[in-house]
Amino acid sequence: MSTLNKSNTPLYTISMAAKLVGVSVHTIRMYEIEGLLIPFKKESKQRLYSELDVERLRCLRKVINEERIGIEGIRRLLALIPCWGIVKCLSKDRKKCEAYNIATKPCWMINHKNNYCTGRDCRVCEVYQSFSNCESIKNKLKELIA
Amino acid sequence: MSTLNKSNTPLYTISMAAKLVGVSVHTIRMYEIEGLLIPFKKESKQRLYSELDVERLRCLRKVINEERIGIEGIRRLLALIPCWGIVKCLSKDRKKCEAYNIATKPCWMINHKNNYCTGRDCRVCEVYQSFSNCESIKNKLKELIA
DNA sequence: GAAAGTTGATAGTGACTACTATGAACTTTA
DNA sequence: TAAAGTTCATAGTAGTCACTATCAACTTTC
Repeated sequence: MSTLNKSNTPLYTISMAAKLVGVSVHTIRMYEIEGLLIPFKKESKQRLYSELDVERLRCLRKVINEERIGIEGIRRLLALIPCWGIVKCLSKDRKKCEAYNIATKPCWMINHKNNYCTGRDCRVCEVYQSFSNCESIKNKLKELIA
Repeated sequence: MSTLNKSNTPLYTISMAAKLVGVSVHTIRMYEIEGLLIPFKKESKQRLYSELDVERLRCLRKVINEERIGIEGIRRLLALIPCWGIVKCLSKDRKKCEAYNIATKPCWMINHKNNYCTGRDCRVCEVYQSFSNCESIKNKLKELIA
């Protein structure tokens, strides 16, 4: 269950990841389109998944199927991760930042123009990593709010 | 749309509120059981609803039916409201506080024993009021996280 | 004291969600 | 270069979600 000893090195093809998690390939791609997951991509556009990604997929599956939160609900939860408090972007940039101003999509679903996040890889960003396991969003808030 | 000029005085019976919002009486009671709403209650146990409650009901209906977030998803979103940062309870009390430690229910669904919230009326608490209109949870986080 | 309204429970339903299956075109790898 | 694997799109489906309808018992209010 611990994510500490899980590697983030891209290892598995999508079909392998699907087998490990017990879902169809299409389902994994759907999660990606819905903004719940960012796979590593080779130059050939082939997706690769790490141990951490597999853990994340298991978490998503659990939350969607057992805990009965819909995909839209999960997206809204992810959208509440306070990215501005994590990456410490400039407060003057925030006013123009779409991710800061909407609450419907997580920041990594948004194209960042002319701000701190431009050109950064969301896959390895701490904001995205805040949801590597299942209980983590509120914990992040606890860190940030005294 | 503004909640500033909406009164929080209990005015409407449940059937009146249902008519105003356009749902059945049963639906309003369901939202209450699900923890999405706290109505005023007379000594006779009769529920009464304010303008603010009606606004909140409209918001719930919109979020559930148009934006397609399920009730469970909404509950999880409400559970992320950082109550500890709003009511400023003692940090030594937080460790034992169920509301602080779980992320599945909003704090007002939890029975508060031996802490800052014991005996306080959640209906008028600022934590509960953080979701009087539709865009407010993230705004609350923005206030609290620099 | 009767009408109107509320509570609480059960049964039933239309719509939608998350998912699988399938297939064609393309790319990588042995 | 052939086999294996991947991408992308469409069609179809089991299960469920949010809701309404209905009914009996109780309470409030005029």
